[in-house]
Amino acid sequence: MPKSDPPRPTDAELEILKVLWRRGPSTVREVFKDHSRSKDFGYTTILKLMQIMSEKGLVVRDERERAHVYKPRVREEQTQRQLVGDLLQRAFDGSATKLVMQALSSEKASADELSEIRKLLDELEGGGGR
Amino acid sequence: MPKSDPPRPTDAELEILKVLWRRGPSTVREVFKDHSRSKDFGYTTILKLMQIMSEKGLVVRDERERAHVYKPRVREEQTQRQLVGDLLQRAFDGSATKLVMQALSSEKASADELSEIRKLLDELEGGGGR
DNA sequence: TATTGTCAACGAAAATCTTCGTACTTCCCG
DNA sequence: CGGGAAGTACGAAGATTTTCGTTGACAATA
Repeated sequence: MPKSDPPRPTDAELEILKVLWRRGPSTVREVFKDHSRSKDFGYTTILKLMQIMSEKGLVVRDERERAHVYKPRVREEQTQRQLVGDLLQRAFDGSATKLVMQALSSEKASADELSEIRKLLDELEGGGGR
Repeated sequence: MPKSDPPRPTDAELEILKVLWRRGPSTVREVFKDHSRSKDFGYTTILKLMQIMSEKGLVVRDERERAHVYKPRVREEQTQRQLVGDLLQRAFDGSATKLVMQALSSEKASADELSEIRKLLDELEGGGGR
């Protein structure tokens, strides 16, 4: 009965969430089929993970049908923000600048990406630094 | 004797690394003193963690003195890059743009920070995308 | 030499995460 | 009604992470 914010998902849990975000509400079998194209987990492994995620409040389960339907409890962007914010505190002492710099230098960003980020900067700056 | 890159540090390990990066090479007791101001771990907990980190190759141990001296094996920026790159793959499908956007919107960045990022963009773009 | 304090090593417990095997339930089809 | 197929639930094992208690080595000193 976790009413509050769900905890940070583990690596395996995040992979399942990604399937759910992409597919929308799904049964265990659907996630299994989808997910097993890349990784190699057994059906019951996925099932157990999703049961635990339900206990933790990471997903919501609809038991009306025989094959229960799971859906994410929070949106992808929200989880991404949680993970970034978490890393920001844990590894960067809250300095978003340092994090962004490492992100841009660790992966080569395409020219398109760079100009998109530039646009974002314009918005943040122009929008009146708040 | 791990010759290759050290693994991703866990949460507790990262906290110890941060102390080492800040203080420079230190003994277990020094890390314990420093760290226990905020968190509340026992001395042997820190010791054990640092021993494990040594096995994993996250730190290097100098045993010449009775009180062994530990120092980080990799620089802070390198670990930060590792963590960001890891998150990038795990949660953002490698899209640095999305990550940067979440980072900037999750924490308010100051005008100074924004202009610093803009400068970085100039470098990356001007430097001949490569 | 006996005492006291500092330190690393060892082992183990507790918690969490990951992975499945097995069993029980339900539904459909003959 | 009697299977088989498709589901979930249960429990447990292995791996990893986090936490300490205990022990033994060593060093300074009284």
